[in-house]
Amino acid sequence: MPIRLYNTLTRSMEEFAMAAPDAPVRFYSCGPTVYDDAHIGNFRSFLNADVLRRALELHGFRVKHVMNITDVGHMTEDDSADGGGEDKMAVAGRRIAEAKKAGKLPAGAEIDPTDPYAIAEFYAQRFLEDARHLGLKVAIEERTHPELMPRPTRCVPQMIALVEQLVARGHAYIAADGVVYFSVQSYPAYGRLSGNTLDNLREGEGGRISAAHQAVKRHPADFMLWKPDPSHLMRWPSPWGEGYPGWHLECSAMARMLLGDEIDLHSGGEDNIFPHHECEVAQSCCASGHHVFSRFWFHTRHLQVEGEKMSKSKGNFFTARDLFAKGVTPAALRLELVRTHYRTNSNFTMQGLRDCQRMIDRWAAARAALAERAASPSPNAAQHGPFERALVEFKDAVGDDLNLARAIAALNTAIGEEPAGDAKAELAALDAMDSVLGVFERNAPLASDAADDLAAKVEALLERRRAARAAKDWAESDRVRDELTALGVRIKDGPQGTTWERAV
RNA sequence: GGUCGCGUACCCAAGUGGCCUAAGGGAACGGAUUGCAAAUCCGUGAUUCGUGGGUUCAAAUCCCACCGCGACCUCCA
Repeated sequence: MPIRLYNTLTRSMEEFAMAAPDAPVRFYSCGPTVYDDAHIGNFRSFLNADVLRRALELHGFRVKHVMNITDVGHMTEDDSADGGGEDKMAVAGRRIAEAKKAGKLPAGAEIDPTDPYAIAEFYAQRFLEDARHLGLKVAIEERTHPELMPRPTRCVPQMIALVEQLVARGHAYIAADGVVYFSVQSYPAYGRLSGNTLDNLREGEGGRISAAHQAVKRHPADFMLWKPDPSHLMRWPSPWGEGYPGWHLECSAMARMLLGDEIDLHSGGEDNIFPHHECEVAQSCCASGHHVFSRFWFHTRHLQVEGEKMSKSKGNFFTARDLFAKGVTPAALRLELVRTHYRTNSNFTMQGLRDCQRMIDRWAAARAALAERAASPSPNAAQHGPFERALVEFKDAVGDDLNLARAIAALNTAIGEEPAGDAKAELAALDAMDSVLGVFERNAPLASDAADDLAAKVEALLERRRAARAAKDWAESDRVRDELTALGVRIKDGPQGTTWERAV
């Protein structure tokens, strides 16, 4: 069964295939920067890359997935990509110092706000925690294969080598200000990925580019590869003086180091298309002499929240951890972030999160029923059951440029049908679908002190209610239930007693 | 200003020329169940696809215009 993907590079749908069928797919994803906690918009992009990887695996490919964790302090305002403004790691350090003073630093965090490496490591670990909760496979693999999530600060020699090669091949030059720039005019294919050809770029120049920086460059679109700056927070020795790398460089260098000069797939958010990925292509192709850097480019569109652009000032800005703390299960957040097609703007809503949770709970109930049926020897059914049939449609939908909405519909349809077929095979089919959705393993709220406190309170109230119900004191029973509702708890009376969950 | 994408029921969302008098989920409503709820199960739900034109035997699907939203061009997933 073929898998078709939209390729940003060709702006068309293409069948994804490998030259050698048993070779692993070389897949590079632009990962997070670690100046702060990743927000749900970041995670939509990372999780879509994860779904793509899982979809490829469902279709029989082996995938070597690499995702970088950017720990170099890039600049807050990158005037014409020359490095201006303030180091973001320094900004993060100041924020941490303030939080420390206010006593608002997260429990157990001992961190020196003046040490950029410590700041980066602090947020990198928090990212990995969030990512593993959400089932990002590459973050789970990182535990045993840390090289799959490389840090640019540990790959500076590879970046320097790349720049040297670009200079030697005449694709880069050292300007009067000592900065090493990539010469976009030396690469005729510049603009192929984004559509921002040099001609088009000239149109949009108007007034935004500072004359001082432009003066030393051969072309306004030339971008920085290495900037000598002995006062920079994070700096390394180089043939061009102590300084720091340009912000496109790390991905080219690390993709090459871990996957080779030519890769099969590269992903990122839509905003990465230009300039970041355009510049990566230019650097990588010019350094390697190959015509192709990545065969396929996969870009996820941005996320909105409750119909609006997510922003801190609107109060609709969420990190994954914010939501986990409210009792949102990682499974529900994962599904809400990936169920909308990756090439359309998705609208994240609290209601959507609830919808997802209900769907997942129904799937989990179906799985439990199947597991029970599979445990006892059942008459072997010759016919395929609903889940085995759904898997065929599911796989086809997933292979259709990751049409998860259609795939999920196939699963839901199976849920509504009469159980039939061999229970073991049915269970295997359901689990195969979950190998892409990735929800069964993480369908529980995260443990926390606050959650424990709530649980204790709820148990006490439930005990009171049990006593009232035993005495048929319905008024008291309902009063207690109202109290529970006020705590954000929903209860369920069943034959096995009363269960409860946090209403999200 | 330039380039590109999108607009389907109360909400999320599939469908991109005839199988569409439009999947799937949620909400709502009616019923079963329950001390009452919740959960569960059964049922109801767009003659219509942003608006106005056009092409076609046939359009949600193609073309044009307008309106609305978004992205990129500039740090951003």
